[in-house]
Amino acid sequence: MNFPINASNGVPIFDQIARQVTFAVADGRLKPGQTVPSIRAAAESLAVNANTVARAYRQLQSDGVLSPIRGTGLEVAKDAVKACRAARKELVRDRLGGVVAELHQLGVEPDEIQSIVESELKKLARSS
Amino acid sequence: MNFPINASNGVPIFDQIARQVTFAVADGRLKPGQTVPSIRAAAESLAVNANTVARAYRQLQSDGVLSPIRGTGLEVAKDAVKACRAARKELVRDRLGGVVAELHQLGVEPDEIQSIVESELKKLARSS
Amino acid sequence: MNFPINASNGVPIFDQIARQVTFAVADGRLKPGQTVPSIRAAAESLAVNANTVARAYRQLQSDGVLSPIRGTGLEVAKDAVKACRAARKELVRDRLGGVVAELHQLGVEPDEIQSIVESELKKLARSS
Amino acid sequence: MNFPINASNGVPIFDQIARQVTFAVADGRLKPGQTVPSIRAAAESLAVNANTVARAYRQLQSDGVLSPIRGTGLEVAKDAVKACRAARKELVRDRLGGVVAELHQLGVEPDEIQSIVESELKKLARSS
DNA sequence: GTGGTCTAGACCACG
DNA sequence: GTGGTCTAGACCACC
Repeated sequence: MNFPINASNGVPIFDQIARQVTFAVADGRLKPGQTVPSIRAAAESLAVNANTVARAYRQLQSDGVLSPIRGTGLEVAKDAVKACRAARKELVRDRLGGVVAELHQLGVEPDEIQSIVESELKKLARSS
Repeated sequence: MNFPINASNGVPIFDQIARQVTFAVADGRLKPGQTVPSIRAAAESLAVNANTVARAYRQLQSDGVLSPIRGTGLEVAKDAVKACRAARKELVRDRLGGVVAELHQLGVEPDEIQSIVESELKKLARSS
Repeated sequence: MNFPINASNGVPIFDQIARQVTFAVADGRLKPGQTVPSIRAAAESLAVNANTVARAYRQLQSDGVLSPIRGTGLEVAKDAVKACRAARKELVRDRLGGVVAELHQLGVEPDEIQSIVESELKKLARSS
Repeated sequence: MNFPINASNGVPIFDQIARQVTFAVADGRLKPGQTVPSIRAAAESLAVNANTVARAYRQLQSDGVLSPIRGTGLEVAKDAVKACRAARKELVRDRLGGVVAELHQLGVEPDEIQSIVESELKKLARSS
């Protein structure tokens, strides 16, 4: 549970947290039955307000990713992996599809889009 | 000035309008000296609040894309083309770069990103 | 949108609000396309914090009961009625079923349960 | 002292335990002077935290249902039966009355409530 | 004006 | 210790 929070991203913080958990479950970094850090602990380690983490966890509960253990904390639900993989896939498609459609509608050519994606990926590869 | 407005896009409506104008200038569909539709006319044809069009035009003025002609309306500024081409380029890079970076941070592999972009582009090509 | 809030009910306030809206839609007191009171207005009229109303409305959005109109407010979704009727039915069954099962498990006889329900209903009928 | 604990019931576990004891005394399944299982034994047989059992027993003591015997444990108090019968009655009325009032306030008709109670009771009768 | 997010801090019940 | 709810108030973007 250590990942960067980008506060000026447009993406709400609680959503970033929820996504990280979802993707971690999808990737097997978090396994069913494992407990996630407590709200307060996560809030401290992410330097974020506890309510923000609580909201992320609440959303994950309503998504069926986390389930509460009374008085103990929250654990990854047994059948969360499949849902997380689907959610991951859907998120990736939605984000990319949305931008691609937006640019397409603006008249940007497919070739241009692909070449820029490629160059952005290379840029990231270099910096990491 | 006929293009679809997507109200549930996340992208602000005024931004969609401003972009369409900017891209039209960059592509030569709108030429310097040409006048854009009046705020009211545009609002009606786009089925949008007039204030929203006004805000888009205001932003385009501050970007140097449009300039006012007293008592007549707004025309495309004479030196707007270069700025619009740059803006177009920057916008495309920003939008794609942002999403790519976001997904990369979530652990999505470059290959997956590129293949999905490709499939989304094909999907658009089919539907148009 | 005038209904009593029972703060010491065990039922969270935001849930009471969400239920009232859901039931109003199910009953036809709120119709699709109609806008609900603004968060701030509802908060004032219910003597409740605005965040609490916001949470109720947020939940209703994720349930598909409300949909946002940018800069204007929230309206009852077009296809909300069916979902609200189903939700109403499910809620009633859940609440009654839960208590009945709980009492049954504790050894209370069906006859006793029914007769008490009847007497409670009569009590309510008299007081209203 | 063998009954199921429902951890995802909304009803606190310690309350479930206390109720079971109270109802057993009211029904004569537990008689005054009889000792209840030790906290540890009960905790093990119910698969529950010992603190939880302790809390239930503590509440039962303050209700006058259990009384301590030095060095031995807890026994059912001699005059507990009457109190337990009253508590049983009150609990049943409270639980049913609360739900009925809640649904009534939401606009559910008495007939609907009664018919659903009936169907839920039948469902339970079939499954037992 | 509208909703949305975030922060801060208090209070409660449960284990 | 855990999560849950509620309040209060600030800031933002959009229409």
